[in-house]
Amino acid sequence: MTKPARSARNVTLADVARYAGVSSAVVSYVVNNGPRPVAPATADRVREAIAVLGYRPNSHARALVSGRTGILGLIHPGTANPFFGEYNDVLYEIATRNGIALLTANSAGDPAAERQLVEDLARRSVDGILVVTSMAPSDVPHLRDPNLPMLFIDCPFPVPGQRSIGPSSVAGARTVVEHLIVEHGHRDIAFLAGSPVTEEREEGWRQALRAHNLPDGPLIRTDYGLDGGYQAARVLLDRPDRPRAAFVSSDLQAYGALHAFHEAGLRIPQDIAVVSFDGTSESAHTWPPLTLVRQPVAAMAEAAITGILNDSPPRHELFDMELIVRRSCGCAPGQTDNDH
Amino acid sequence: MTKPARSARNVTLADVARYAGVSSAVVSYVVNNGPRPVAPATADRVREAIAVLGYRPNSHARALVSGRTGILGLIHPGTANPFFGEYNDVLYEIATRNGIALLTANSAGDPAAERQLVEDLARRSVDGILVVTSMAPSDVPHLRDPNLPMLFIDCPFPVPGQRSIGPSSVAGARTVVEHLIVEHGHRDIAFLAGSPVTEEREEGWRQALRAHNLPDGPLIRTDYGLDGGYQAARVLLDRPDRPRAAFVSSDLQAYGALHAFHEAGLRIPQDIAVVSFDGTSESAHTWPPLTLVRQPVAAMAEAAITGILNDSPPRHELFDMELIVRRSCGCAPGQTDNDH
DNA sequence: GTGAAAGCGCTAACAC
DNA sequence: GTGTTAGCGCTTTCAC
Repeated sequence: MTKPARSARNVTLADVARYAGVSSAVVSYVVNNGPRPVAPATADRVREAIAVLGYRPNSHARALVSGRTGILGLIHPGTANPFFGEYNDVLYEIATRNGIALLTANSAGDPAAERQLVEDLARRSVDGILVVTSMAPSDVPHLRDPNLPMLFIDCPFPVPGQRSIGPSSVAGARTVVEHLIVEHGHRDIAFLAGSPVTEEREEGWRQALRAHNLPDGPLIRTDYGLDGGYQAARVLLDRPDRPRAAFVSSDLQAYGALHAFHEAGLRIPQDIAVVSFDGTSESAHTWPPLTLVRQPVAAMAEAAITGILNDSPPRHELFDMELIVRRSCGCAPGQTDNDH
Repeated sequence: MTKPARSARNVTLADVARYAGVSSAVVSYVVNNGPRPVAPATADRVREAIAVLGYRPNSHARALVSGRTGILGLIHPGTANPFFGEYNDVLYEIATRNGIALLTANSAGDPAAERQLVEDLARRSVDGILVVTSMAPSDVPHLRDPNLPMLFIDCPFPVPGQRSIGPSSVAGARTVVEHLIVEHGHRDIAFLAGSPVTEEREEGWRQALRAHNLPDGPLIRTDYGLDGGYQAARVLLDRPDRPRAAFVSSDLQAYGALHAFHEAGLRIPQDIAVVSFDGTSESAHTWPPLTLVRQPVAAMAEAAITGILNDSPPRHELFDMELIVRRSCGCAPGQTDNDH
């Protein structure tokens, strides 16, 4: 790109106006369907000129004068995690359907990078920013940019003065742990926690145990990813009091944990039952397929895009999670209504 | 976004100039480090004014006059496929490091959508477009946009008159199939093919078999995804001549196939060996971990970004794939130097 | 219903 | 080394 992106001078609105024998204002009215009316015959002439000349509006000129760009920023920890990969796709689909584009930035889960990226996106004059924050709840409020709408997505906690959307993690975690207790009679259930921020999932696990008068099971804390799950499971395996069931704080960790359990020669769910949290599509094809609570990604994404577009007031909106029963908890095949 | 993104009128370059007591040109020179020199003392005054006023350049005004935006378009089939999820992350990281942003668009593997997205991105005046095409080789050349640089990534075939980058799929596929033949003595190896476009992988499989005077094994064609792999494996299981080894054309399909094999009670690799193509990180944590050929994603991404930025000449550049030996082929644990 | 014209904020000649 | 200024392509107010 040594030279301007488009070398041969481009067709401008003025060219179209000249060709159609009208003023540039009229061309603008036609292109934007307003704000003033145009006689049908004139409009047709303009449209023909546009087609003949191959005119394409320059989005930067438009943004410069209108102050809006039709682009939203999106900050997330990366699509290597299939959960965000799928979330990302849904967000793109909904955004595209609304005629807006997404400028994505990857924080890799680093709070400092996240702060920097907000700055970068602001500099690129996006209309607003959607962020999957990796910050601790107490730091998040400081992230705001003066007069740039922000909305926190996949955020389990409220952010003072800001809008946020997330799954009801406490209830979700509690639901899947209670499934283990009520349906399968487990009394000793470990929690393989991911960092950062899975407080809500931990809280749900605790609530389930307490509601049934069970003692807290072992809690192993590692990171969110595949290797984190693998390591956590190894730690669990080394303990003398190895429980017969484990709640893992993300699908990705669960994949790692399944690997470790298989490698150790354990049968799942007979020797150890495993349930998780997220609901990525791979979870239906692990061995055994994972029982879990699913985040309602489509609904959350829809709410995020419309929320930021409409400048909705600050509030924390929670979406119910769905229990998906498959084999890893001990349920038999066929017992489940839907496993894909 | 009822109103302009930034309500309170923004600090402009002119404001900075006024505050610093210099002309707007000087401010521009300072901000851009050129193209004309500025006296150090003056530059300091300007920088201070920028800091005090909180000035941020308007990227659209800049793009309007300079003709460049610092944004590249990226079209791919979606990050729900972890392979593209990981590829996407790498691309973003390299782009960010080069100070450029990526406007991503999701084709969902649909050629018609792909064509539309090129149009959309062009309208948004990106500086160039990176595309993971889902089109048949014969259609791809028609995708080009007048005076908008394009570069095809993860593209196994050459595109006349365009630049393209891809893995050497034929050699890669051949390598992993030959591993099955040479190291494990398999003589009957199925190919679970994904559509669209896995001709090169199929060709590699054929070459390996022929090089060792083996007959073609069964070929089952489904789609690229998890369910495709699952279905393909079920089809294979129903055949009387079920082979003892299978080469699967993508990791994602391999996950689905593993599921089907486990569900049928087969032991892997004893009853059926499985190898695949891609090398996503999950593949190290399936059960058993997958032997496969890995696409050199980082190198390809680097070449893509620098290639499109430097307006390199049309050519098809292939990158060697790497054989990763794990357990699913029949190799014993510990026999491999690295399995993560 | 249409046209003229004033900017939006910035870059880069060009003059001094 | 610094200032003046002419646009970049578009939207929109204001006349007519």
